[in-house]
Amino acid sequence: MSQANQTLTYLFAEMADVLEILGVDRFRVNAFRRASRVLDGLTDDIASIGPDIKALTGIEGIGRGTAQRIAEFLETGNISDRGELMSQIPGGLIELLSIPGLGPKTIGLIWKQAGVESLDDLKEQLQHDDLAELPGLGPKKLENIRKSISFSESSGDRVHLGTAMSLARWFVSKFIEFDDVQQVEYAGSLRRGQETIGDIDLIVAADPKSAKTISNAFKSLPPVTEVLVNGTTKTSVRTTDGLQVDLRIVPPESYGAALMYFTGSKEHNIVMRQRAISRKMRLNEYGLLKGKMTVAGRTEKEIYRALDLAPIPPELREDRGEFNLAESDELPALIKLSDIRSELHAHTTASDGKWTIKELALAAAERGFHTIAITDHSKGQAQANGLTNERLEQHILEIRQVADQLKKKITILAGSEVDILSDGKLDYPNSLLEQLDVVVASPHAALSQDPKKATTRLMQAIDNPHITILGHPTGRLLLRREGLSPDMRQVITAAYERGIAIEINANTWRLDLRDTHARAAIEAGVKLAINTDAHGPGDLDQLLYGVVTARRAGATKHDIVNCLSREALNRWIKGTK
DNA sequence: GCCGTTTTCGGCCCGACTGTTTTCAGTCG
Repeated sequence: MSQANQTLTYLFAEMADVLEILGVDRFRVNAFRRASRVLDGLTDDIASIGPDIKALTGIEGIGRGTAQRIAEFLETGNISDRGELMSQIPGGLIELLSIPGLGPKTIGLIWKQAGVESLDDLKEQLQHDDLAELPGLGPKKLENIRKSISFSESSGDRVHLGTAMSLARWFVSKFIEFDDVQQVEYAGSLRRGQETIGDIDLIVAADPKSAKTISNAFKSLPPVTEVLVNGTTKTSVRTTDGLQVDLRIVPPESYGAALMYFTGSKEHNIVMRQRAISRKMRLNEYGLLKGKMTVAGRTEKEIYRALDLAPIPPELREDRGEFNLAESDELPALIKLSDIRSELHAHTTASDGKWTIKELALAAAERGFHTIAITDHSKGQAQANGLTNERLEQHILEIRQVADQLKKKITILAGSEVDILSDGKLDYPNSLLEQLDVVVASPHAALSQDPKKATTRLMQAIDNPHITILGHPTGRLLLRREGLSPDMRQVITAAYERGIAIEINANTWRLDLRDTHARAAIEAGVKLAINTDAHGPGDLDQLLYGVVTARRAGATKHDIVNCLSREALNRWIKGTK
C-alpha cells in the first residue's frame, strides 16, 4: 500500500478511537472508521488522486469532512483537528481498546473517575479491587480484564490463514461425526479468506433440543483449554494454540442466515440489512423476515436471491463493489483450486528444498499438474544454498535428464528463482538466464529499503528481457515483517507493458501479492501466477491459500497463467521473452 | 460524519451473553 494510504488509514482509525473514548455519537465514530477502512482497501494511491475535494468525495464513504482532512494531509502532511482531538485524552488510553472485554465506555469511566491514563496505570489499579467501586464495574469484570491483559501479553492475537484453516477443518470433521449435527461450516474472516485470522467461527445446524449435547461435546474436544462463553446458542472456547473458537448452533431453517451473518464482513452485512429494510423486510442471523413471515433463511443463496442479488462468494463480501456486480449479475466466475494445472515456482535439494527433482515432479504429477518448473535459489541466497553459475548450469542438465525420463507423466521446466539484488540487477548474467525456460525473479534481501528505491528496484528487474514472473514482490512475512512498499501501480504498469506475470505466492506466511494489489493487477490486465514456492512434502497444499487470495481479488481462471493448458502456457512463456 | 427513486434532514444493523443490576448497559461479532 502506498505510504499516504497507509498513514491515513492509521490516522482515521486513531481519530475514531479517540472519539469513541470521548463518547461522541457512534455514527460519527463509524464515519471515521469507514473512512479508514475505505483508505485501507483503496487500490489507487490517494496521493495520485490529489487534494481535489470533488475527486475525493467521489469515493464511496468519503464525504466532505473526510475529503478536507485528506486534502490537508496531502498538502501539509498533517491534519490540524487531529492534534486538537489527540490533546483531549491521554495517548495511553488508545491501546486499552485492544483489551477484550474493555470497551470505550469503561475506558472513559476509569480515566475520568479513577485517573487511569495508560496500560501501566490500569495494571497497577488492578492489583487491588478499588475499581470495582465504580458504577457498572464489579469483581468479575475486573477479573476478566486481568485475564485478558495477561493473555494478550503472552501471545500474539492473530494467526496465519493456514493455521486457522487447518484447525477449523479439524473441528468441522469432528462435528460431522456427531449424529445431532445436520450441517456444519466455518464462517468469519476465515471463510472470506483473509490473510490473517483472529478467531474461528463455526456454524452448526441442529435441532435446538440437541444444542446442549453438541455444545458439551464441543467443550470436551482435546484442543479446548478454556471455556469463555457458555450460552444456549453460543459457546466460545480457547484452544491449545491460544486461538478463540466460537460455536453457534442454529435450527436448520436458519442455517443460511447464520452462515451469512457470521461470515460477514460486517460492512457487507450492513448493506444486506439496508437492502432488506428498503424492501420492507428485516435480516438477522435467523432469516430474512417480512413481518412475522420468514422469506428465506435455509441457504445463503435464497437470501441473496430474495434481495435481488446473485449469490456473492464469501471472498468478495467486503463491500468493495460486489453489490453492483451482483445486482447486474456480473459477478466474476472466480477461480477454483481445481483450475490450477501447473506449478511454476518450487525448490529441490539443489538449494534449500527437501525433494529431489524427480520427487518434486512426481508430487506435482500426482496433483494432476501438466507442468512443473524447478526454480531453485540463485547464488545470493547463500543461506539457502543458492546455486552458483556453474552449479546452475549443471542443475539445468540434471533437470533436462529427469524431464526426459518423466516426459510421459509431466512437463518439467528448467528455471530459477533468481534474486532481485538491492539495486534491481538479477543475480545471474543474462547469458545464463537465457538458458532457462522460466525465470521467477524475487526480492529476498534489503527488504526495508525505502519505497522509492524499492519501486526502482522492481522496475529494473521487470526490464530484464529474461524474467517470466515477478515473485513475491514485497517479500513480506505476515505477522513478522512488513517487506517492501513499492508503488504498486508503477510496478503493475511495467509488468503489463513487459507482458510478464506477477506472482501471488500461496505460502501462508507470504500471500504476496496481497488481495488488493492482485485486484489492481487484474484490473490493469496483468496476468497473475499462483505458486506455492514448495520446498517439500505438504507445501503444494498451500495452493489453496493462493487461490483464496486470488478469489478475493476477483480473479477468474483466465487471469491466472497456472490455469493455462500445457500448450498455451508454453506459448505464453515464450511470449514473455 | 455520511448519505439520498421515500430524504439536503433525519436517519444510520442487530441479537446474544455477561455482569451488573433488579430492568439494563456494555461489549462483541
